[in-house]
Amino acid sequence: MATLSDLANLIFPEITETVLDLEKRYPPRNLPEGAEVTRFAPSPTGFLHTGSLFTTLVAEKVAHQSKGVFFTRLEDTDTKREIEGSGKELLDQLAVFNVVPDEGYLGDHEEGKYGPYIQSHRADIYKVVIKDLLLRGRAYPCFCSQEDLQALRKTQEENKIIPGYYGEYAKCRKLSVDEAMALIKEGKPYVIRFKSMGDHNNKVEVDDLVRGHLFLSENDQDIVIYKSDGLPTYHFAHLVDDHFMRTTIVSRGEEWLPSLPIHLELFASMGWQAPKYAHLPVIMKLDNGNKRKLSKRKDNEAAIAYFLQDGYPVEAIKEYLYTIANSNYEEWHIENPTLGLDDFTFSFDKMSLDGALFDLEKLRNISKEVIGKYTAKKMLEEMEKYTEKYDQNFYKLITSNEEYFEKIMDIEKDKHNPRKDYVTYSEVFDKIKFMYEPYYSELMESNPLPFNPNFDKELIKNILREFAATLNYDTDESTWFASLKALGAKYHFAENMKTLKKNRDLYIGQVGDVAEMIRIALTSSKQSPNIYYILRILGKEEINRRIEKAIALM
RNA sequence: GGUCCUUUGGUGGAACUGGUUAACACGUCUCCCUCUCAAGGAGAAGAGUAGGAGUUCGAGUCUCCUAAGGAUCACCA
Repeated sequence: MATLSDLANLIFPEITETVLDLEKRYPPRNLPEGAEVTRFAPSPTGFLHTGSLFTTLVAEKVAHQSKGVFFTRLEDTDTKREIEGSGKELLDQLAVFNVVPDEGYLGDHEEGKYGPYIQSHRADIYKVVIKDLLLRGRAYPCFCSQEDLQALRKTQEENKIIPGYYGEYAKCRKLSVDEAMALIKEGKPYVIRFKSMGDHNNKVEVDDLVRGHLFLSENDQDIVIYKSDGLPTYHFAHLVDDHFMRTTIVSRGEEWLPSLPIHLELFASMGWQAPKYAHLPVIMKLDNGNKRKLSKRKDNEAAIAYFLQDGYPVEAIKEYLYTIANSNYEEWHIENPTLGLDDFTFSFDKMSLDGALFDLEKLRNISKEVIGKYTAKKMLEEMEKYTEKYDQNFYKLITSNEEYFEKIMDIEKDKHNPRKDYVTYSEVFDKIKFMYEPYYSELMESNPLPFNPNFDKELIKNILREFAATLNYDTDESTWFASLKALGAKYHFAENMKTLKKNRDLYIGQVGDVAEMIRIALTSSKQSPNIYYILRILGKEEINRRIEKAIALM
């Protein structure tokens, strides 16, 4: 009669290493007390999802604030869904967010002593553990076809019993070693299943870092751990990798919560201590009045690249994600305006339990604050980076005269409440293109100039001419503005609204009306930043040219 | 359908072991400042904590029931 050992050797004849060998090869990490080891373990099936960035930010933060290790691992065991090159792309995008792994899969190479960090390169490691399970009768080959399984499921559903491959329904579990070996020798395709000893009527108490004590039903499913293509399933890879990579905290989306009992039984079956788990809420969106998970297919905000393309600063996106990660972040940030994300201490128990709705308004607000704080020099750098990638025309404009662009960005930056004009980088061009030719001419010519019809055109022209003739902005702002008032006074404009209201019959308008005329001539619009600063940037010659143009167009 | 998770204004959410008018931020509205706009300042509206019952002098906080929303039930992760 054949033994389990015969079976194990038939399946994995080439595997001679033991679990103990692996333990020696991947010894416990030598880290200070309390240091946590976390990871980002994406599968290369597409772009960086907003939800993944969220969990990754948390994982990285937890590792680094505890002086631990944050590593990356590529979970490429699903060969069918794999998208060529997306592994590298994922890592590149992470780098955009300044999330730098200490070790692991880095896109084009790997670093660290706990590798390989690409699951498809770890086949032998998985086999060692499966062989061990086989030897101890905790795993067995299963020859059931897809059709067999479907039929099983169907009858189970019809009879209203829990569907799945478990207990008495686990047909291949009952095969003798001889029978199994005979089938393998025949060349019948098979997978390897874990033999569960659990009972779903029993509850296990588990501790989740964000959810606290949880009572879950024991796993009783004989899940597949080794697929017919020779690669492990997620569950099994998680067991092996996170054990040998010495992960201490697994943070992942809450969609994994239901499979936690599987993972716990897997760890127990090897006599290994399971890591701590943190099941994070998923980010939702409101769709026809219903909350639902952000969907890769339907929602463009699911792709983090979407926000980058729209020109939200990386810092703003991170900060927004932090506000949903930790409810006390915002308060902390208000109290510590000079400190950055790195100084904040994240804690799992300040995390809310249900999925936050993605709030674009909030992101916009944060983004406006973040951009508002940037210096003109920083804006120049950021805008060059952004436009080089997404707006070549504007990029050329900026780089053709960096000093000029920087001056525009510097408008009223030094005031105690600096301007907050821009929510995203993509808005900048539209707001300042009047400072550039040919856009200024285009703006002036494409629509009738919005001068106030209450004022006679000749009057406006006269004022503009005199303004140009007496132009002097080489003073401080208030002196300049006083001269504008004086100019207005000559044409019967009050020096402010109050004076006008008091003596309606003495005046035809007030200084604001004069300012509006100049503003329109210079920018084509009734709205723009402070005229004084625009004058100083444009310079005399250009101002004269613009005034001429406006007059000609009237 | 089974199982599990969750539930405080429009949104994110605070509220220590149950204790008086349920924070704060975003958004909305009003007013002020102002050469317009963006800001900034002041203020207002908006929930009685999913619903119900119970325990208690007292409940968002404890118990039970109901409801709703979500997640998950693959040789995908």
